[in-house]
Amino acid sequence: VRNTPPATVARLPRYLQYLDHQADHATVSSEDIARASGVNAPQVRRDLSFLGTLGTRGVGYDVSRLRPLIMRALGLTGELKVAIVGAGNLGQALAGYRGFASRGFQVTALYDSDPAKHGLVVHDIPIRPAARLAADAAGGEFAIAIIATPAEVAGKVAAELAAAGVKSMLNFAPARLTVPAGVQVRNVDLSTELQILSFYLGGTSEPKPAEGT
Amino acid sequence: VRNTPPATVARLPRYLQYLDHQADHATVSSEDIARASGVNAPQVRRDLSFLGTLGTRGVGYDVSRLRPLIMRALGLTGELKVAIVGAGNLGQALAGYRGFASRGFQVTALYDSDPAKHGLVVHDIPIRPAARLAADAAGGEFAIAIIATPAEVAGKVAAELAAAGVKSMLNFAPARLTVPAGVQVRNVDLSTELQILSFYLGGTSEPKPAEGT
DNA sequence: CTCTGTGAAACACTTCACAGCG
DNA sequence: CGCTGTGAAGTGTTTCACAGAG
Repeated sequence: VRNTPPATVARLPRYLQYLDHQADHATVSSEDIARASGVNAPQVRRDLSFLGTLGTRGVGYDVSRLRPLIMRALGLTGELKVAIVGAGNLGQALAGYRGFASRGFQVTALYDSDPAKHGLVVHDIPIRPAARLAADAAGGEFAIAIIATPAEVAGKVAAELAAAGVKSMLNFAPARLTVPAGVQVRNVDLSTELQILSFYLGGTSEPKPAEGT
Repeated sequence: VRNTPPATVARLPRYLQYLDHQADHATVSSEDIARASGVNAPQVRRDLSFLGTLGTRGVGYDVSRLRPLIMRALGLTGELKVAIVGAGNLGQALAGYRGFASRGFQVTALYDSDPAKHGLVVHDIPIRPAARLAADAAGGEFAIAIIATPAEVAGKVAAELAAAGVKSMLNFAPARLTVPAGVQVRNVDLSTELQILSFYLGGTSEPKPAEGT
């Protein structure tokens, strides 16, 4: 299950999201999943086949069986601890995002360099000094870091986190982070997204559907 | 230039971002762009070749020539007007994002259904009643909408915008929006991103680099 | 001699079509 | 009979290797 193609991995969360809205005892067809996820049915079947033989021919997939299987495939076993670096507008907005807990992510702390913010609690999450970042990371306080700092310091933060052993980062700063091999960085760049939209806005061609990835 | 592959379009903003940090009179090689953008040099050359013959063999690419060419290819001519729907934590954080103006995007308004917020000004951007959304959209007040509402109403908002003629949306709500053909929606879903990171966290394989897209 | 631009090969991903299980 | 699972075909994307311009 480790040789799952990246394109498939990127779609699994969408299938999971659909399954979350289905009753546990229900049975769903590849067509059902496909319609809800914006892909086509053969694609769904192919994707799921990478995880093994999960469905029943002539019937479909058991939600109660499929859901845990996808979760395990994604490594969503137990709570994953997440830290948010940067307690500005964006960092605080992310701290208030309700989708975390419901999907097994636990936000342990916000980090900020501004002493005036230290000790404050935002959406039940404490703001800590940025100086503690490396120590907390090395101590295993979190596995994933969300970078919501200004672009100027994002690279520095990423390097610090990587040195402290953090393997996964989600970067919101408009900057390319260069990290050692083995560290996963996913960039969410607003400007990039808007510029891509801009391209298809002017066009008369049939663009490919796209993803936040 | 209209048959530019989606994969190439998704990379052009990265090249542009690098060029923005270079002096206007400078010359850059495909290798320079590649290193800064996290791709390899032949890829950069292939991508740029879709826009025409832009470089000088043996020398490289003129920043002053390449930059406007990429911008034109992306449709970044003049100011693009953007509206943000939902003036909650996230909507207000997005309204304060400094990367907009510097890249030719102008945020015209925030829309919210809460009357208590109407008339307020956040980061110089006025908050308007959600009821005005369709009329403003149809009146051409903005070309792109950013959806930062709760998931429950995101679908409704998207349908309303699509009916009013909005062709491009960036969706931050954790929901699949189903829109008519011809409307571009890009989803930025935090849970999805974290779940993908989670997969690679557990893995021992060499994952493909990824993108906010 | 350097660095672009591009055929051609390799690879990855998607779609099709259907055999086969329940 | 319906829907899964999957070979095989088709399409899109990346990489290679090098001809050729400056």
